[in-house]
Amino acid sequence: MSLENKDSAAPAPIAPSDFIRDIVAAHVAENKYPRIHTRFPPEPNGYLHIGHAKSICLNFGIAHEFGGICNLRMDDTNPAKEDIEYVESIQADVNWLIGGWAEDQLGLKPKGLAPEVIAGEGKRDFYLPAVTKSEIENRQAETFEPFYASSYFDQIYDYAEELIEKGKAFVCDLTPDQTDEYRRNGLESPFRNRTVEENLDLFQRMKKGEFTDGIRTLRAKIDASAPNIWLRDPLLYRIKHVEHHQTGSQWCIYPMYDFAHCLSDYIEGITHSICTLEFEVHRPLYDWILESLNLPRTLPHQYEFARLSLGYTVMSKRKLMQLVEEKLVTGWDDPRMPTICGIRRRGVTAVALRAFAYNIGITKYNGITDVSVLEHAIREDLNKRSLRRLAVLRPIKVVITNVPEGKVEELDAVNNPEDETAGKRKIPFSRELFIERDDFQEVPPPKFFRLKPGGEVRLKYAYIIKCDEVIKDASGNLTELRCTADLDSKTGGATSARKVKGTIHWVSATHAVDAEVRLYDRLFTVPEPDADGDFKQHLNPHSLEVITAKLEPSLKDATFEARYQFERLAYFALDKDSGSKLIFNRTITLKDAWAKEAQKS
RNA sequence: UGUCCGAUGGUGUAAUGGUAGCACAGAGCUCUUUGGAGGCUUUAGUCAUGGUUCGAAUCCAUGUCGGACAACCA
Repeated sequence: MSLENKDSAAPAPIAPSDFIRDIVAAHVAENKYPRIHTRFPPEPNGYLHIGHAKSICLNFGIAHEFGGICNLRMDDTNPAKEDIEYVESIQADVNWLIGGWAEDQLGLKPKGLAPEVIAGEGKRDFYLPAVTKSEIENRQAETFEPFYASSYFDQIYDYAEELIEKGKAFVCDLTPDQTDEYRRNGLESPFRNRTVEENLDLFQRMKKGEFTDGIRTLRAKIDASAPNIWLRDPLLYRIKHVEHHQTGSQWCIYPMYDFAHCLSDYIEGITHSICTLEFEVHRPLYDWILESLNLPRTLPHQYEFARLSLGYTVMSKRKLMQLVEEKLVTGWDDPRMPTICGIRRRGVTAVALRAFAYNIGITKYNGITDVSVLEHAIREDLNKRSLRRLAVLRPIKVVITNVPEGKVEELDAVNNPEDETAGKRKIPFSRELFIERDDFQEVPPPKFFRLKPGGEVRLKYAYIIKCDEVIKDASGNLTELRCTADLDSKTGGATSARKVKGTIHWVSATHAVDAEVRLYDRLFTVPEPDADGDFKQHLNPHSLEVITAKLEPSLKDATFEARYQFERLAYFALDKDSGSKLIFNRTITLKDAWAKEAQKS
C-alpha cells in the first residue's frame, strides 16, 4: 500500500469514444492516411473560452490517441477584426491546456516558412508539413510558430486564378446589398458570364489596389439557384484596404473563410477538419472548392460536432467582449470569465478542464451542459492535489482561559489526507484564537454541530473546547468567546478519543497572517443568461466579494503553482496580483451539506 | 420560407438488430479530528404513430418538436 505513488494510484484514464473518433478509428484501421492530422483553427479576434477548450481537447485528443499531429492555426483572413494581442493569448492558452498531455502532438512550422511547391505529374502543389516538439529539439537554430492562414495568401490567390481560368469563378460588380438580394432570390449575377480574360484582368487589378472597398468581389460560379445558399455563387475574395497584423500592407484583397479554410487544410495536409455544427451547411462548398482545383494529394474532410453551451454563462465572443469593454469584469482573465485565461487565473488546472472536456462527450446534439459537471471536475482534481490549510475568513476571537498567556504549542497537521507523500507541517496554537463567525451560534438551530454556549467542539488538530462565556459590546454585538480546553484531548492524549459532534478550523490570533481573499461566485444568476436577449440584467451582483482573512502562518510561503484547500471552506489559488501582500482567489467552494440541511428548516 | 442537422431519466452522454448502462444533479444510509473526501443504496429515460423482424433506442415511413445556417464575419 505504502509503495503506491500518485500515478499508479490514479485509475487509468478511459479513452473516450464518440462518433468522430469512431470515424478516425475506422480510417486508421483501413490505413486510409499515412498519419492522422487535425488542426485547431481559431480566428485571433478574441480570447479563447471553455468552448474552444472542448475543441482543443477533441482535436489534440484525437492526435494524441491515434499517433497524429494537431496544428495550431490562426484563421486570420479578416484583418479588420483581428489583433496580435489575440494571437499571443491564443498561443499561451493552447500551450497551457495541452501542457503535460499533448504537447508532443502540437504541430508548428519554422518561422517565416511558406508552402513549398512540389511538382508531380505535371501538377503543381503547395504543401507545408508540420514540425512537432521532438523534431524542434534537433533544430534549435530555428524558431517555430503556429500556422497562419495569412501565410498562404499567395497560394490561395494562385488557386483563385486557377478557378477563374477553369471558368469556375468570376469578378462581380454587384454592391453588397444587390449581391445579398440576388443570392436570396436565387438569381444569377449579370457579371456571371464575363470572359476568362476579363475576369483575370479585373481580379489582378483588384489585387493591385485599383478599386475601393466593396466595389467588386470574386465569386465562385456554382449554381445561383442551388437550394443550399452556400452554393449560390458564394464570395471568394473581397476588397479591404486594411493593414494585416501579419502581412502588413501587402494585400488589399482578402479571401473569405470558405475559400481560405479548405485550402489551408489542404496545404497543411490535414486529414480530419473538425468544426462546429454551424459549418455543416458549408461542407458542400468546402468539397466543391477542393474538387474544382487540380489537387494531387489526398483531400481533407470536414466533420462537425455540437459546440459547448454551459449553464450560467455566456459564450459568444461578442458578449464576452462587451463584459470586458463595459468593465463589468476586470478583463479577459477575470476569474469569473469563461475564458481559458480566466478559468486558469481562478485556480482551475488544465487537468480538470481536460477531464471536463472528456466527460461531456462529443455529439451533434445542441444541449446545455449543467455547470455542476464542470464544478465536479474541478473539485475532483483539487481534492486530490490541494494542500490543506487552516484559514478563517470571517473571524471571531476565542480566548482559551486555561491556556497561559505567552504559551505557544506547535501542532502536527496533515498536508493532504488524499496524498500521504504531501507530508505534514506545524501550526502554532496559543491562548487567543480566531474561529469562523459561522461556527458559533448563540441560539443554535437543530442539528447544529458547532460551537454554542455550554457546548463542546473539536479544534482541528488541537483540543476539544467548551464555550463558557459570550462577551458582547455595549450595543450587543458579539466580540469574544471565552472557552476552556480539555488539555488531554489532543492527538495521543488521554481523552483524544472522545467523540464530539463537530470539528472546526481556527488560527492562532498572534501568529495569523492577513491576506486579501477574493470570493468568486457565478457571474450570472440564471442558467440561460442570454435566453431573453438581455444577458446583462442577469449579472450576479455578488459574483465577487473581497475580504481580509486570517491565515495560518505557513501560507506566507504559498506558491503560484500550488493549490490550497482552506479546510471546511473552499479551494484557493494565489492570484497573480500577489506581491508583498498575499491575494487568494476562491476557485470553488467545498460542497456544503450543512447549508442544505439549514435550508430545510 | 428554404437547406441541413438533431431528438435516450432533471442535465449531459453510452448501447451500432439481442439484458437500456455511465457521469452529474437529487434522495437515503454509512464512515469521518474537514457537515469535505470515501463507501453503499436509491429515484428517474428511448418524441409520436405505423411498418419490417423471432426480436427495434437502433432499420423504414409519416408526423411532431428543437437547433444551425441564409454577413463583402469566422
